[in-house]
Formats: sequence, C-alpha cells, structure tokens
Amino acid sequence: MPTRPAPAYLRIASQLRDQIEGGELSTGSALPSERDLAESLGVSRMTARHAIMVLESEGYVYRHTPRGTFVASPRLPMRIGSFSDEVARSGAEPGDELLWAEAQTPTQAVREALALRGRAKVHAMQRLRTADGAAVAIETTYFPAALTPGLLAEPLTGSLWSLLRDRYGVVAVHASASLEVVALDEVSARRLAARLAAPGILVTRRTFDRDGTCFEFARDLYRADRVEFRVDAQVG
Amino acid sequence: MPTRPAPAYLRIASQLRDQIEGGELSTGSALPSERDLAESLGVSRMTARHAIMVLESEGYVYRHTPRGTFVASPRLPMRIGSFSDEVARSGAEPGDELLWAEAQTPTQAVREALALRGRAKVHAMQRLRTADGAAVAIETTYFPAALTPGLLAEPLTGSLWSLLRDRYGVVAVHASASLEVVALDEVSARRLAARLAAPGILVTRRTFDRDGTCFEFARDLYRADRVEFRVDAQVG
DNA sequence: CAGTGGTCTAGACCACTGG
DNA sequence: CAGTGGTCTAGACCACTGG
Repeated sequence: MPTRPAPAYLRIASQLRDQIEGGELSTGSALPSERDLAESLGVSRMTARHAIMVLESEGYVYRHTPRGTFVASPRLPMRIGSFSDEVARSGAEPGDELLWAEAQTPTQAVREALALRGRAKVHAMQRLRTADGAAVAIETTYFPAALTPGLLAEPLTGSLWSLLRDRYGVVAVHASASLEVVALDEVSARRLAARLAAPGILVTRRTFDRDGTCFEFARDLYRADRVEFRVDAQVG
Repeated sequence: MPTRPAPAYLRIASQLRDQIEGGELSTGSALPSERDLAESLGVSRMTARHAIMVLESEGYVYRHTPRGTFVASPRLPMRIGSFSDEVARSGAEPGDELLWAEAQTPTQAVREALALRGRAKVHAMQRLRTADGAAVAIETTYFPAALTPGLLAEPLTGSLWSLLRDRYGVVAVHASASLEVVALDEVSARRLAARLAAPGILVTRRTFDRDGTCFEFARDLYRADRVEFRVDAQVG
C-alpha cells in the first residue's frame, strides 16, 4: 500500500524543524524570508508561508513583523503558583509591566469566585508577565478591597503573593484552576507579541488562605508556545 | 485616532461566531461551504477559508472532510483522573477503542518514570477515548509487567484503574502530570478526526499507589478544542 | 526606501464521500 | 458524479520597520 507523499508545506516544515533541532538554526536566529524560501525551493510564497505557520503553531518560531521570522526559545515549565518563582526556578529572569490597576465594582463572575456580599468592591489589576524580557502571559487579578486596603498605592511589581503576605498577613496555601486552550484575540495577541488567533492557554484560578478563604481570583492568558504546565492531583 | 477596519476574514469569523453563540447555527449543523460563503460575501475562497480556520482553531467548528464543516459541541471539563469518570460526570457517554496492546522493553523515558530496574518489561497499550462517540484523546499507557501479570489478556475497555484495583489490588491515589500545547501530527490528527497541526494538549502523567509507588506512566493527547482542564494545587 | 510579513484575488487540480 | 475541503500557483497591494 503506497502512501502518498506528504504535502509540500509539511515537507518544508520538517526540513526547517530538523535544522532548528539540529542546531543549524539557533535560538534567536532569523529564518529565510517567505519570498526567499519560496524561490529557493521552487514553490509559491503561500506554500512557504504555510510551512512557516506550522512551525509557528508548534512554537518553534515567532514572527516579529515586519522584521522577519526567528527561532524561539524552548518552553518554560510552569506550575500553578507564583509566576515569579516559577520563572526563576527555570533560571530565567521574571519581569512584569503594570497595564492598569483600579478599584472596581465586581462582575457577577468575580463576586461569586471571591464569595463577596453586598456592595463589596475589588482591587483589580492587569500585568504583562515576562521571562528574560519576552512576553509570556497577561495576568488579570482581583482581590477583595476589604482585605487589601491601600493595595493600589503599593508598587505592583514582582510576586503579589509576597506583597500580600508581608503587608496583610495573607498566605497563599491552595489554588484551584481551570486550563483551556483558546485563540488569542487582537488585543491579547498584540500584547503578547503573538500572531492573531495563535493558541493561548487561559488559566482561570482561585487562591485560598490558611483558613480556606478565597482571597484572589485571576485570569491568566499565556502564549501556548512559551510554556508547559505541571500539575499534581489526588485521584481515585 | 481612527482604527483601521478589521481584516475581512476576521469580520466574517465574527459574524459566524455570533450566529453560533446566538443559536442560529446549532450544535452539529452544517456551515455554508467555503465556495458558497465566498460567493455570497463577495470574497475569494481563500478569504472565506481563512475565516473558517479561525473558528476551527477556537473550537467552534470542525471539519468532516469531504462532507463539510459543522458546529462543534461545547468543551468537556476534565480533571487529571479517570477519563471514564470525568466524561460521565459531564453527562456524556465515555467510550474507547483499543488501538494496540503488547509487552515491550521500555524506553529510557518509560523506565525512569516507572523506576524500573534491570530487564523489567512493561505492558503497553494505546486507546482512542471518546465522549458520546466523538474522538477526544489518544491515550498511551505503560504499566510494569511484574505488577500486572496477565493484563494484556483482559478486556482493556473502560477505566483501567478500576481493572487494576479489582484484579491486582492496586489503587490510584495520586497523579503528577505535565500539560503542554502541541500541534497534532498526521497520524494523531487522523485518529482524532482533527485537522493537521490543529492544537492538541499533551498530558504526560504518572500515577501512584497508596505506598507512593508509581504504577502507571501515560501520554494522553487531547483535541484542544474538545476539553478544558481543572486542577487543584498546594502553593506557597 | 528596501524588505518584511499580512491580506487577498481568481483561478487550478486532487482525493474522498455520500447519494 | 456532484460537492466538499486540501493544496497550490502567481500574482497584487498594504502597513510597518530599520538603516
């Protein structure tokens, strides 16, 4: 039973993948442009482009429009926990950039997650999280305002769990999370320097204090090609 | 600051997404063909196709080549645990199809995961896991042969954990897993009835007995558009 | 201003499915 | 055998970046 030959775009993707894994194309180096690749292989630009899009979806390369396409770094192993700690554990330098921070009237989803009652407010903030300067995730976090007076006046950089522990005596001991793969929308893709509709991992999570109180609700949107998640679970 | 209009393929994707979320296009119903969509909207087929590929990567629709494109079901909420139990918890019917089962000399990765010594063999098997008849995951599982004599002669259907408990007294109490997003290769994509290079979630996991012995190593490859994962973690 | 990727056109041929 | 999605061509114009 003769198998049909693989389509051209997959053969080209395999060639490039081998060159990346073999070290001929090293981290950060530029791939040939779509036009050059097409010409040198005798295919149309759309076919060369298709091959590169496969590698992009696999996380091997990333676009830096309109400068070119470059070989990506290997993935960061992450656990559900402190972003700063997890990145540092991999030997990379964690970083963050505050996008916004404000007091809000919570939406229904946030109210329920934090078990808020009456007219309780929340302190909300969004940060871009980086590793060695590269965008990894957009983190949107909500804390009960009653539990965190004056939080918005603090420097919201680094580990928020450390800040909450030192400032308010709130200690994170347990987290509950949901992970799903989504396509990045226009705004998120731009912030993460990713391609529109590239795969992202949306982590929706709640963090609990020693006494079982949920003190944090967060939605973290990761570039799927930059991380892998490690989890432990009691089963049976 | 006037913003540029969104590209045509994104506007078309949004239109279709709204129709799906609004119920005008219900689960299982067919989308217009790429050619029909292109003609009715006055764009080229490649542009209509691009829009549908966005929805496919978001999990809203799936292809059933060459029959057409159809509206997908909502995602299954999964935890690290028994596939059968998790699917049943959602009210769907779990199913499986045995792809192969055999005794093997373990690879280095399997040997290390199961902490095997000397010339210890493993019982290996691969199953397609389904929910209401739809392919959800390909599960490749390894058990120490010494722990599971005669396993390959058993009917390898349903929950393997139940089988191991009843037959060998091995009880799953803890699991450790890694989740990463990958692109589906040709074989996996075909088995999962997914598009080549569509996003998959590779779950690499180890399961432990009451006494802390690792008795199972598995690689589960999920269609990313069919599931979401829920996890709990001790942190700090 | 040269070169990049992003988008788009208007075609073509293919394998495969179901009626 | 009609119709589908899968692949591919050979072009085009665009916004944007860096030198």
